[in-house]
Amino acid sequence: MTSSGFILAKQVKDTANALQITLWVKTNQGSTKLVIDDELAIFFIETSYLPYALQVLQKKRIKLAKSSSLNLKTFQHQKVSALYFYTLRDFYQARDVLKLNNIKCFEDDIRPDERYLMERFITADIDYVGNDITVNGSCTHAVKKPNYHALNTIKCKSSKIKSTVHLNMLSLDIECSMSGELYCIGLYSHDTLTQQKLSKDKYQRVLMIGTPDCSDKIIPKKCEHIDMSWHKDEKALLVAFVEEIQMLDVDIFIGWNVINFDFKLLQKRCDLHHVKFAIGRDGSAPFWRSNRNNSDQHFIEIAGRVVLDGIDLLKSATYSFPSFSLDNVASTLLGIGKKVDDVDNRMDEINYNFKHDKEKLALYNLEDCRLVWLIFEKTQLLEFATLRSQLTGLAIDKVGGSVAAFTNLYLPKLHRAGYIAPNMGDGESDLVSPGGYVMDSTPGLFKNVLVLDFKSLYPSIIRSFKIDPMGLIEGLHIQGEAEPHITKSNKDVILGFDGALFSRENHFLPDIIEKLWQERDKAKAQSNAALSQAIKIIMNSFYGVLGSTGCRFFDPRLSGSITKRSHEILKTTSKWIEDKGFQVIYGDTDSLFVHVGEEKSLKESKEIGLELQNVINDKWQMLLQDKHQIKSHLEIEFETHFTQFLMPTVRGSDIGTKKRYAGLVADLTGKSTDTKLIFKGLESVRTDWTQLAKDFQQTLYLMVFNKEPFNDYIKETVAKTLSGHFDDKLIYRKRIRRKLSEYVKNVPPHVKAARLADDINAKMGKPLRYQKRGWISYYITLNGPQAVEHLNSPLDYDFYIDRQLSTVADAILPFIGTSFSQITDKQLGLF
DNA sequence: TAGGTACGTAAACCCTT
DNA sequence: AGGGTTTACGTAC
Repeated sequence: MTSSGFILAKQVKDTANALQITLWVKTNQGSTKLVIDDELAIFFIETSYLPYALQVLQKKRIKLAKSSSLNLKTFQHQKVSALYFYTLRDFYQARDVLKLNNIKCFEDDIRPDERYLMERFITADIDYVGNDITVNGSCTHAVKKPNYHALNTIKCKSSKIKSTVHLNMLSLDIECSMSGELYCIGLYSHDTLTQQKLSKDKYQRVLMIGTPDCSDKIIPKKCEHIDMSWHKDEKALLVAFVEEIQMLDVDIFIGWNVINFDFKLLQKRCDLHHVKFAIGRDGSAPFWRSNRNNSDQHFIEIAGRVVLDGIDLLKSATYSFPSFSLDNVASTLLGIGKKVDDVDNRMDEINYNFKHDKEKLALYNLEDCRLVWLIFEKTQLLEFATLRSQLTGLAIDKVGGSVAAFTNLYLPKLHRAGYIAPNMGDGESDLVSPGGYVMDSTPGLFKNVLVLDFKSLYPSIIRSFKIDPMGLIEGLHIQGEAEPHITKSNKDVILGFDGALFSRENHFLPDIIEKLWQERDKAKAQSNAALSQAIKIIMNSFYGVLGSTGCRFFDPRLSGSITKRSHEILKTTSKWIEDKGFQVIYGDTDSLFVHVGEEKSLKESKEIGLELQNVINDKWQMLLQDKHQIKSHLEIEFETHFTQFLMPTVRGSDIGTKKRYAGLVADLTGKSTDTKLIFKGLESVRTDWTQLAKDFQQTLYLMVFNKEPFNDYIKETVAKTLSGHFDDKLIYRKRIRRKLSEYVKNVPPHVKAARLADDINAKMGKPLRYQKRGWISYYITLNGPQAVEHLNSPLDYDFYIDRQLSTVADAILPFIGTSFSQITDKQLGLF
């Protein structure tokens, strides 16, 4: 009988003399381990090299399972043969030896487990049958009773329906001393993790070192609802933790930097105490994989379970925060009050509580677990990760992976069309493809500026113009066979740029995008934000990978045929709008800013916007049909109406800026007369400007937009700044992107502050805080930049007035015939 | 455990004087 | 001291 499930993890390893692929699958019946034996590892070489290659392998005594010449060819139209191996070891050895002998191997970087699923079009949803081999003996002593099924002799295929299997999450957080001695481990979940019926609806538990009566004072009853378990020392704590996890049906651990902090530390402490960190479903300890580029960063594999880090996942889902500290993200997303962000104090408090108030420490510990849980719920992170996995075949815990996603979807289709994939670097050339087109802007203070946006422009170009790696090869081939000296007979091909020709019929990417597009429309209709977002990211990444030398399908003719077409589209559309008598004041990549006239009403503006939208879409339909005989999937949308709009000049010039503007946005639905103040690129949205400048900019611009008097506000702000009233808003915060010692060529202010601060830290015997990248908050004082925690000089108020207030004000005031110095009557910078 | 380019600004740096 | 150039950061899309 066929079962269905969701693939949590995949793995391949050598057994004695064969490959073994393991899939951990979560089903409605629980966790299942699928064991696939006797698969072969495979790569390709050009058939003309086959005899030589066989000779080389034989000489080196590398065992070949078989070889076969195939009905497949390279992008250069050379026939290829496949070489099969029994083990990964042979596979890698053969690859290296052949390369040494200048025999090019193809697709030799595809792991057998990936290929196995890929060629069956299995992403994450799988249907399978197999023999149940679940036996108690197959489990180690740590597992009393197997909590999973094991199957072998697997037959499987892609599941037609998206799995709705529930994945159980457990939020985990540890507290420890500065030197890494564990204090406690917090666990939190809303899922049903045990067979026993829980009395409460939540599982929340803190494993703590010590005894409840060690406290100096009478224990308050405040944490009765927390399930505390007490352990005599670190070793006992770890043993209890492992036992606890074995009791729980956990699919996914979640946390905050949880792999490279919490799990790494737990592993280290287990090693120290010779405790087996047996948290796998089969009682195995995690397998750690190191990052080739970054020795500090590691990846963890736990049998039958997965670890998802909240920070990584938010970043994948394109969330962006000035700081990804749990406090900051929780307060931004959940509106939960911030705790003090003083590293020294926080550590002191944890140390103190561990000695004197363990219940309080437990509460803190559990609160962090809860925050992570709530962030995952609020942002639908698990749904996002699950869907990405279902759409692309990427492991649910994979970070990044745009190239891998593309490969997963594209490679099997390519094979069925008779091609094997090119190698990385094959598409490289001297050609460079540009990015988006950014128009010169017209500076000024405007009323009624409409923004028209092409929706998913790059994907829509791929769809319309059939941009596709194989389509390019076929297109060039068709043209070559026809009449090499007569180009541009575009009966069978669509013209790209830089000599690119695309097959009208043979391609995959346009269809992959079309399918995703439909899925996204469905998701939007169902208001499924996580799904819609996941799809948008995947669609947009396709252009990116085609323009990335890290992708085997890289070819500047592909990316250039997308971006150069987008230039043409934006310029042509702009001209059409100007022909209708409207001024286009700016445009960036896929947007156009249209000034429709100072005296237009909301209704009139909206009508113009919709009219333009419809006319432009129709015109593109006609033009693409006419010129290229293709159907246009381009879609421009009237998206925003700025009732007031500022396009500033480049500082100290008359030229309009790019990527910096502000305005008041009207509610397009007409349900409300409220307007929203928007800033793009300007100081208000930059994390490296002071709160003073941001507040000042928001208030002042609003006053100007609303035609309110502002002289007094400006004067008052200056006065209050000078009087010290705004001292807490004068902090600069900036990232230290490199190691502190690597700033050699010049030393920016934030690095000066950081070096000074760590010098002081060193003298005081405190740990250094800024050596290895990070963030710094600092003031500008009369003695230069100083970190907030070591401030010992008076603040340089003139500096703040000149560099923060005056700069912000003078971006807008000249447009209404005044200036900061005129109003404040201060001649700054002339002392 | 490989998506991209375009752009503005501040301040340091470097060279000439 | 002054002006041009480079470096560093953060952002738009």
